[in-house]
Order: sequence, then structure tokens, then C-alpha cells
Amino acid sequence: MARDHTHQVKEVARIAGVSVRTLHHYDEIGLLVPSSRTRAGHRSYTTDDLLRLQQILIRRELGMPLREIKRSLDDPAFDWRIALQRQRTQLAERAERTASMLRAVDAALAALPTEGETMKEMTPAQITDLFDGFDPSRHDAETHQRWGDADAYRESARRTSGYTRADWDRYKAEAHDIMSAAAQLLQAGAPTDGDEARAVAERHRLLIDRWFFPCSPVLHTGLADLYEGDVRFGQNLDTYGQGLATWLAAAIRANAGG
Amino acid sequence: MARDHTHQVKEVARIAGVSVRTLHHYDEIGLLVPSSRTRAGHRSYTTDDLLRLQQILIRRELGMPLREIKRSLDDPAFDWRIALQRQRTQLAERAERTASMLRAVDAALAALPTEGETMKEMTPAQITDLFDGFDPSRHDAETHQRWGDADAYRESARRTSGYTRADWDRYKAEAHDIMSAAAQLLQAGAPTDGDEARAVAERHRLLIDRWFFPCSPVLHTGLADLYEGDVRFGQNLDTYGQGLATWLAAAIRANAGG
DNA sequence: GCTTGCCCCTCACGCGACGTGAGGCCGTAG
DNA sequence: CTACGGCCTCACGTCGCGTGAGGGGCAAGC
Repeated sequence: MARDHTHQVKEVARIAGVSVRTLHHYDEIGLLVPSSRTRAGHRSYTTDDLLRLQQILIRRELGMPLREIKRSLDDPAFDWRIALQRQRTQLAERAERTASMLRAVDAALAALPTEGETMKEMTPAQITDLFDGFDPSRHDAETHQRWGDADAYRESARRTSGYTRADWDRYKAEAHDIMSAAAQLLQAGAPTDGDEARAVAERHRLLIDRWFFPCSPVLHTGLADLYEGDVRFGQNLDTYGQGLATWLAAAIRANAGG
Repeated sequence: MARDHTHQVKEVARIAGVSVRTLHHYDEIGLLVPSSRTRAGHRSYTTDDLLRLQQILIRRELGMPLREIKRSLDDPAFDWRIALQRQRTQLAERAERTASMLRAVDAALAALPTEGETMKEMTPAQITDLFDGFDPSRHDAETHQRWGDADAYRESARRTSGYTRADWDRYKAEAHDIMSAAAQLLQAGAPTDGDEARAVAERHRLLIDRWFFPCSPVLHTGLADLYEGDVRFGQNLDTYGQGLATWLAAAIRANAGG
């Protein structure tokens, strides 16, 4: 229990996954001053020092500048609520940016010349689509105004809701195609880890991704569980063929795992 | 149609959401040299330049150093489609990471002592608890594979598959509770943006989050669309009551938006 | 014609969070 | 006694810009 053994720099660096120079730096700026030194002047880190380092690294990962980290750790009257809320808004902005960039990537993919065709000129609207989400002032409108105000919400709602009847019809058609393909494969006895099954799973993933939310392969497996587990949904999916939900879920996992 | 209009720096900066200085910098280091200059020496960006800029910004956001970006973009073997598709998945992963960090911060905020009354100084132990849900090892699995490797991976693997029969029964019971509650509210004519509806939506979000995948409120709205849009699912959900899918979707959006 | 703005230009220094040597001390092992 | 690995302290380099300073171009209004 009494692990009051002290560590020297290289050990600490290895344990924490940072460089020795970083520890020197943190010492220089007073962010992490080792509790003691050996007579030879070598830095000697205690377990408490390691805990402090852990806190430092967590905050650094959150994007907090070192100066702020120092204050937050040294000042007992530090206002955590404000700090955390600021981190929250920063993270929320980052999330928005990432999501918007995904849309931008999609826009760029859509603008790609199809099969050897030459690139067409783009309309201004297409160009702005390319950079949708890159402009900080846009989500300033969203975040600063509490997310819920009319304009900003509608802008974001373009993805999160408000599909038209025609949109739904298109979605249903696309979904139907994929489900039919899956049902055919299932009936033909195709293995869930085969190339065809993976292709179907990937099509399904991209469908979700385009229509609803960023759907990485990993998240897709979670969705597969949801499909498979939710009997209500499974029963209906199975109208396409006995056990289709299970089959598709397995294919999705194979697609993500390989 | 022939939109071969060129843009000057400030326009490009505004569109792309970067500073003019940044564009100057990219010009200096040869990363993005505008195709032409006016006789006055002003930079003049074409649509192709904008496309290149988009690539630059995406890669930058993904943490690629500018020097590498330049090399990869100048490489004659560069394939737009492959690059864009790879970026799609990387962005999706990043979105997941950001979402999980957001939830960790939210959890920390929720764990804060309520209202300045008893808001004395926090003990180091309390602070540690605050960040309990925020173990960097999880994210590092993706970034540099530092701290934890096996454990973190297993944690995530456990989530993505392999539920037992008993697990499913428990899930179904929990889901049934929530759906019943929602059906009751719907029948009682409760508004979708009321406190009760939001509570149900939040319970649903946490259900998904615990059982299937990290489910932020924003992603939850996407799932709501999926619920609402997927007639097959909607029909079944509606066995709980007429129009339940639509009602729940609206409640979810209200819960995310407010 | 001249000023007023607004946009543009080129230096050029500053900054945060380290990286990267240079040059030297400490202690143990051969 | 020397080699070696780990530690130390300067101190300058790097990356991706921010932030002025000092000045030109050009259309609009006085």
C-alpha cells in the first residue's frame, strides 16, 4: 500500500506518455514542480505529483492552456462551473465543426467529376456548401444564441429534422433497395463476412450517415445491436425475410471489424 | 453558369472561416499560392484554389502538419475520391471522440455541488471524481495508443456486441418502460416540449447510450429522424399508441434543442 | 483635386508548447 | 580509469499563425 517510492523523470515520462522535455517545461513554468530533488539535483516525483500530472494531461487534452491549468490547480477558489462550461461550449463548437465538415466532404464528393468527366464550374451555393461549417461566425449564431433561436435552429434543423415528404420517399426507396439486396443475399445463403455482405452493410452505413447522423463503422455496430435487439424492429425487418435483422447485424459487424 | 469569378483574400477568408493572415501564410510557404495576382499585386483565388483550400483545412483539422499537407496535395498520385472518403471516416471518428468528451464534461458538470451554497473548496478527491468519466486512455487508443491498450479496447468491444439473452431481456424491459411512459404521455395529450416529455426523451437517450453507442443529444435527434422516417419501425412503435413515433421524435428534438 | 474609407500589400517581431542539441555532472560496472 | 547511461542547465529552433507598422490602390463624396 505504502507506495511512497519516488520516480525519476524518464520513468514518469514513460508512464504518462509524455517527453522528458515536457516535464522539464512544466517544471520551468511552475506547472508541475517535483516535490523534491536528490542531492545531485535530479527531479524526484512522488505519487501526488503523478496525480497532479494526470490532472494536467486531462485538462490539456480538453484544450486548456497551460497557464489556465496552473491557475485551476493552484487556486482553491477556482470556479469549476465556469471552466467546465467553457470547455463545454468549446467542445460543442468543435462537434459542430466536425459535423459540418462531414457535410462539406459530402458536398465535395458530390461535386467530383463522374468517371473521367471534366470538372464543371461550381455555383456560388455549391462553393459555400464546400465550406459549410468552416466559418466560425455561423455557429457563433448557434451557440451564443442558446442553440434554440429560430434562424440558427432552422439552419441546423436542415439535417436533424424537417425532411419533406419527397425526402422521405427518396429515403424509403434507398432503404428499400438496400434491404432487398440484403434479403436476397440472405436467401442465397451468402456469408455475413463475405464481400457482398460487407458491401451491403457499407451501403447501409452510408445511408444512415447521409440521412441521419455521422455513422462511423464502430457506431454502426452499435446500431446493429439496436436493430437486432429491438424485437419490434426486428419483426418488421424480418418481413423482408426470416432472420434478416440478425443477418444484417452480423454483416455490419464484419464490415466494421475487418 | 460560367462562374469563373475569382475571389480576393477577405472573401476567401470569410467563406472558409480562416484569417487573412492564414491565407498569407499559406501563400508564403507555398501551400496555397493563388492562381494569379491583379496588376496591383492583389491575390486572386479561383474555384480550384478554394477546393484545394478545403482539402487543406480538413487535413489541418485532422491534425496533419502543413508540410505534410503540401506534400500529399502535390503528390501526382493524389486521388480526390479516396482522400475524401478516408477523411469522412476520420471525421466520423473524431465526432465520436468529441461527443464522448462532451458527455464526460456534462457528467462532471452534473457532479458539481449544487448552487454556491455549499460550494466550499473542493477536495482533491472530489476533483478527481469529477474527472472520473474522463480517462484519456480511451481517446488515446485512437490517437497514439499510449496509456491503456487492451483494457480500453475490450471496454469498447464489450459494447459493440455479445449481449446475452438475459441482457436482451433486461434491455427490452427497460425499453418497454420508457415506451409505455411515452405512450401514456401521448394519450394524456402532454406537449412534446414539456418537462415530462423531455424527461422521457432523456431516459431514452441514456438507454441508447448505455446499451449501444455514445449517444449525444444531437445524434439522438438523428436517431429520432430514423425512428420517425422508417415506416416499418414507426408502424410497430405505433402499436404503443397512434403516432407515438412522431411524438417521441418531437420530444427528443425538444430535449436536444432546449 | 483632395480627402476619406476600405481593402490590399510586405516586412518583421511575438507567442505557446514544446523539440533539439551542446556541454557537463553523477554514479556504477567493467 | 574509463566507459556508459541518466541526469542537469542553458539556449536556440520549430510550427502556425497573431499582431502591429508602414504604405499603396481605388471608388465615393466634398
